[in-house]
Amino acid sequence: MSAGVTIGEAARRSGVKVPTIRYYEQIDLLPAPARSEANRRHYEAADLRRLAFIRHARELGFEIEAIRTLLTLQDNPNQPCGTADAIAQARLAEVVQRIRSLTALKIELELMVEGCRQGKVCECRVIEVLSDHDQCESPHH
Amino acid sequence: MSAGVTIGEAARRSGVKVPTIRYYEQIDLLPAPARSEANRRHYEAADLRRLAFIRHARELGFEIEAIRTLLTLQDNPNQPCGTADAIAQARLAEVVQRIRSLTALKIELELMVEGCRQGKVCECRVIEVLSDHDQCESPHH
DNA sequence: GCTTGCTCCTCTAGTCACTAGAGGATGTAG
DNA sequence: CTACATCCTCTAGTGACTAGAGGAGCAAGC
Repeated sequence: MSAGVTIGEAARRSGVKVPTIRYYEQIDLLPAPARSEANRRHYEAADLRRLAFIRHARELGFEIEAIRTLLTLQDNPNQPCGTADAIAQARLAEVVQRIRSLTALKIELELMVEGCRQGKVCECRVIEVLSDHDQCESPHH
Repeated sequence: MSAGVTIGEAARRSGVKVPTIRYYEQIDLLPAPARSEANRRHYEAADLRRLAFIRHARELGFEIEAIRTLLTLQDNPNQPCGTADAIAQARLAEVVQRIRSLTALKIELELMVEGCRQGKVCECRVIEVLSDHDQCESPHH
């Protein structure tokens, strides 16, 4: 019989910080674990798996509410997985869009930085471009 | 002598929403404008330029504090522009990094979505990959 | 036993950049 | 004169944590 690990150990193993673990418990994303006599949380393997799942999903940029849904799906594996797929696809669309706009933005910033001759502010391209959107390559950001 | 425009008109011209304009005033990013007899704000051309500058910088992802610095520089154009350049370069580096990690993420999501055969949750790649980071292409997100 | 220092507990408040809503005054068009 | 839009101030909420206060427990070394 394993006694489970402390919150600090769970944090080390999952890569989720201690206060964040407590926060996840508070918002009912993670079930409240058993407590020791001295009122300390201790986590079992199932909790650690759930925590790893959450962390991985957060790294992939899923919002907490999306993760809540995904966890519910995981807990009820007998249903069709259309919902999980839809969530992942929506996230993929967001990411693609975000990459597009960041790439446009990168071009603007590169032009700015290149144009700056390290002179005085009054002739600085950075300030100038920021003042006047018409100087941008792509007008759509 | 122009009487200036209302906050609604300023919002329309700058693309910054009315409550956001008031918020910028509150945090001293935008100077408090003159008021009409009925206590309404009215904005002059200089205010509108400043607002456009702020909006453009926000679109490019600069933080409020960075914009505050950039505005101070703009107000004192006789200084060397190294600071403005440094801010833009830092932002550029962030953007490059963000694009890199989003691209890695896009690959994971595509694999997930492709792998999902629209069956039941118990055989869904989306859930499975989220549960087990080792199944990812790049372990570094 | 005693001290030192780490980890744990709860609770509240702060972060960023807004956004929403209440409750009321003023302006404008028909 | 009556809608209705716009304006005002103020407070509180958002998401996903993060920081800090104030206190208790535990393990190791002396």
